[in-house]
Amino acid sequence: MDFPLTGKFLAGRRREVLQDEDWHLLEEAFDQVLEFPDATKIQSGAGNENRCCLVVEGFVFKIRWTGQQRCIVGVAVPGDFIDLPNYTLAYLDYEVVAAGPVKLATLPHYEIDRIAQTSPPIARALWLATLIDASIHRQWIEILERLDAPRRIIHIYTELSSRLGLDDCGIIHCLRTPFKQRDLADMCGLSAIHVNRAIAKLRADEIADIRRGDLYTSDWDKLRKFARFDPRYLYMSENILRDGVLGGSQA
Amino acid sequence: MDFPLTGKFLAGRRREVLQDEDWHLLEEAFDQVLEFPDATKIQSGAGNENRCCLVVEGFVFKIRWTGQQRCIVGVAVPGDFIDLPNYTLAYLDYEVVAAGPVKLATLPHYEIDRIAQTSPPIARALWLATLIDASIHRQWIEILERLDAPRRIIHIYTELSSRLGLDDCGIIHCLRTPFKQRDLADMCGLSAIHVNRAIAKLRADEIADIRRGDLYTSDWDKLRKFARFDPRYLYMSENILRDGVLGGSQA
DNA sequence: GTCGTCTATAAACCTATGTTATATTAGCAG
DNA sequence: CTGCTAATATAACATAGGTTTATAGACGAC
Repeated sequence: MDFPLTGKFLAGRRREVLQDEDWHLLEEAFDQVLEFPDATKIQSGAGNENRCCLVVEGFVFKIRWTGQQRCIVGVAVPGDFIDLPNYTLAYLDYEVVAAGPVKLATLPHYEIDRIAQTSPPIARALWLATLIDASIHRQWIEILERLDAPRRIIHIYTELSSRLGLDDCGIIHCLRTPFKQRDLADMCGLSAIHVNRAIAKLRADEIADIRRGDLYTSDWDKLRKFARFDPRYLYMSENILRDGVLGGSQA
Repeated sequence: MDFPLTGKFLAGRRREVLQDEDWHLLEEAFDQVLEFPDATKIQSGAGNENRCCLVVEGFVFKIRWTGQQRCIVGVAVPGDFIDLPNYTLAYLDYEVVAAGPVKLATLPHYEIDRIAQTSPPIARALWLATLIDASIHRQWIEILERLDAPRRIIHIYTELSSRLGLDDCGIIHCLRTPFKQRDLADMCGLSAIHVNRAIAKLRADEIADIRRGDLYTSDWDKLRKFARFDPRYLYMSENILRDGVLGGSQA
């Protein structure tokens, strides 16, 4: 493909989980790039797709419905697969919707079959992606169980800052997202109006200023502490893998 | 091993995901059975284990801590692996604690290496287990975001009834669990006292009678409707897999 | 049996969040 | 610029759930 995919998979970090030839194999398997405007429904849950999608630019929501109520059960960022369950399973338990304009790269299921059989490390890397998704889900469960509204909102942003790989690049004062207050509400299990109240409080207390989805702050460490954000669950560090797992020691 | 493991993996259902010889291979790899009394800490999150555990009897909690507060982010039942992330990753993002007395079967990581390399269907089945865990997590996120206290509690029980494979066996009037009200609170993101209030309301409204963790009802369908339980996210049906995935068509 | 401890129940009160209603602002088409 | 629409903001009120405190049952140790 004619876009820089390598290093994108698994959120742009953790390059060490695959060796160069495997990265190349994976990269070559993508054969399509799609762009969608805001709010497009990308996958409906029917499970009738025969391709998997990776986010290249932008954000997508994983959505479930409780009656009329929309629940956002996850957010995917560049480097994340959005529909891996669809590769193995006959049904996808969520819908995928573009959060703002988004660019995806896709590859056919039979190509995944092929490269996963050719390279066990790639098969493991796909499993790894699912393991990390599950860990992020567990963190969301935790914050929904135990944090109040302002902390939940800030936690979303601190998590995204890390997943987007922005933590290391000096102090980023602004994190831009396409999220509406309604979206934050559906992520945090709150009403849109209460999100507005919570944002007003965060502003009044000079913790953070969230305007049209963009978060402005002078002190990310303070934010992380406020929201009790501990990045270990993201497995972003260099040594997330057990010795000998993946990357060559298999043979 | 001298216990009936076959059919336990993946919650006793979905036997069709593996062929007999693969089941046998998997079964033979377990070489240890452990029993723990209530509330034993089985894994601490340090990631220094070199074995994986499968629940054979009883329940275990997956636990995280927000400061002093205990969060239960998942429950494992017979047939579930409880620490698969530990096989690939150098760190486990949750603790594992026995919920009531529990019996586990374990196998060494190097045995997983061996059988996963011998049999690609087994490697896929392990991935499948992680995919289903993630789907269950998404459901918990949904119920925490959008259901009130009584419905969250009932949802826990309806989910367990399905995962334990009790739905088909005629009308089961009682579902026994070792859960304290404190445990239900930590699963549902509530205070123990409010769980008590919600249980009292469920009793008064004649929806269900929960006593010492055991749920009594005359109408499971009513419960499922009440808690908006839709079992599809559990992937329990016969045809959860895409055509040709696993089970032999690979070669 | 008695004691002690953990669990469940209950009431009073307080706070966070939901709901309804009504501005106000930002973005955009023409 | 005007006017339309969606998003954001603010207030008043209602309610689910948290907190504190007290009491009553279970159950095990002895």
